[in-house]
Amino acid sequence: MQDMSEQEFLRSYDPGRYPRPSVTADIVVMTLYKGTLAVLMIKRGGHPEKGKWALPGGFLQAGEESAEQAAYRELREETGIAETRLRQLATFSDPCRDPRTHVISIAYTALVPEGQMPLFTAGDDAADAALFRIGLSDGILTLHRDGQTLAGGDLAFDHGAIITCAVQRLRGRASYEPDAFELLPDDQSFTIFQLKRVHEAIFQRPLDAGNFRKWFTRGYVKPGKAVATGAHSTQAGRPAALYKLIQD
Amino acid sequence: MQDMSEQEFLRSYDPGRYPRPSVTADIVVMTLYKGTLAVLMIKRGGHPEKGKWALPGGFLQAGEESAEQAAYRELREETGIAETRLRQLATFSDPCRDPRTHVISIAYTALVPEGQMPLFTAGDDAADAALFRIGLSDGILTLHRDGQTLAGGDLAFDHGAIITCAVQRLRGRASYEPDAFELLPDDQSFTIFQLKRVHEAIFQRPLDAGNFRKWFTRGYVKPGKAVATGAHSTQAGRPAALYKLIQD
DNA sequence: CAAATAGTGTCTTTAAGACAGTATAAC
DNA sequence: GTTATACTGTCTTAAAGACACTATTTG
Repeated sequence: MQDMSEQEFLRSYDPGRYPRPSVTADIVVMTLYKGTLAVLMIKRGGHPEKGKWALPGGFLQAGEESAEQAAYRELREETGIAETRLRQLATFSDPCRDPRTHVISIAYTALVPEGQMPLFTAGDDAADAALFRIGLSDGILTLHRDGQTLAGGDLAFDHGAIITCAVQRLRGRASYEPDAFELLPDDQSFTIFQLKRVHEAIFQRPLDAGNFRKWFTRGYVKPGKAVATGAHSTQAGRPAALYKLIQD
Repeated sequence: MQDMSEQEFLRSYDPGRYPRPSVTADIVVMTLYKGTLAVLMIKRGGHPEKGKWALPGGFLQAGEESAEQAAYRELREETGIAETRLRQLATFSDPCRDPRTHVISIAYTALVPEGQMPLFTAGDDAADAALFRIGLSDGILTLHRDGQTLAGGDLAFDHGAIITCAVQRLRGRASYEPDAFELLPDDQSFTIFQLKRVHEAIFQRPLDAGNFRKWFTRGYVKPGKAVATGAHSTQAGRPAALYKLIQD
């Protein structure tokens, strides 16, 4: 054994010697829906947790892809979303979180621009897909759609905890990273107040218009991360200057 | 198939239908060594990557334990460290990161108080264990011990990237979370300048004594997160007030 | 005494929040 | 006109950094 070369070792290596867990990539897809932060959930059509709402995601193809690649693939297959940026959130590995066997979930977040969420049903594992508005205060997560409110038992696996984690991360990042711009309908043409509404949805509290303008000007316009296009919006009220985000 | 109950489904579920990756928990154990931030590495005694330096860690026992439990277990088995707090860092899942098979690493960080790192060799997989001082600027990681400097090829797997990630996270957190206190020799009896030296090691730059004192007083003493014990240190120079951290 | 560490205070800049007030559009 | 949104400015407070200065110990 000790005298083997690395090549000999690898030829004789048996990856099945130890029991291995299954690994999934799950994605918390968030968008703005009617002015509030919402998450995409898929109603499970098969066992386990049949009939409960779950995050999009699926099993990683071992040896073929990374968890991030699996997340992109599952997102495309289950929701049609292809043009988005995934960020790794955290990994959930409690051996009892899935009743089938030990299933580890590597969770990602995705932000979809307001109004650009494709809401068709797809995938043989998905009977239904829907956006649920997110409420999170004092660590208590609530999900609702129309009159319906999801209780703890309506959510599959530990996906409620994953969503909570994702919203907290988004709130933490939005103050100092340009994540919120990904929720704008168009980050190449937006007004300061559109951006303010996005931040209000993320933090679930009203922001002062003048102070928000200062924050945006200081942090984005002055350092050249965003510039006024010269065009103006035409809506109710005085026309607003349109800005575009500069891609790095 | 469609008419099965969940119990029937679970009885018939075969977890071996799809290939699964192996999963390890690896731990970036950091401490202060001679005034600089250092990381605990173990020289691999067996294939693969034999002779290279690797992070402590090992395979998760599927179905038996979470990744965090595996990290605690491996840390205790390989280094004897039992009393520490692990924080999940990130998951590394490139299918080629390990030459054996697809091995996913769920990485954790641990902070060990200065002078309390047990440095005996242990474990049948570990031929040697050592502390390497960390240098990280402009995203370039350097590890050195005495005269020795580790080059990229001396590190096993992608453990260099994991360490880089851990140091960046520690630097990001140290300004607003009490992580640095875990590196003090004793968080129940320390001087402000001991804490300053810890922060200087983390950020690898000198800090202003007066300003640091203000930062500590504002952020910890005033809100009651740390209190003066009344005792004073006796060393070279004027005796310094000793503080203790209030455990939440 | 020098050297070393401990501790205070001052000045400036920057950021954020509360809030008043003016500007320009649709109706 | 009202309503709605756009935009500017003022005041206060807090935090951070540069830096000068004083205090108390050892040797």
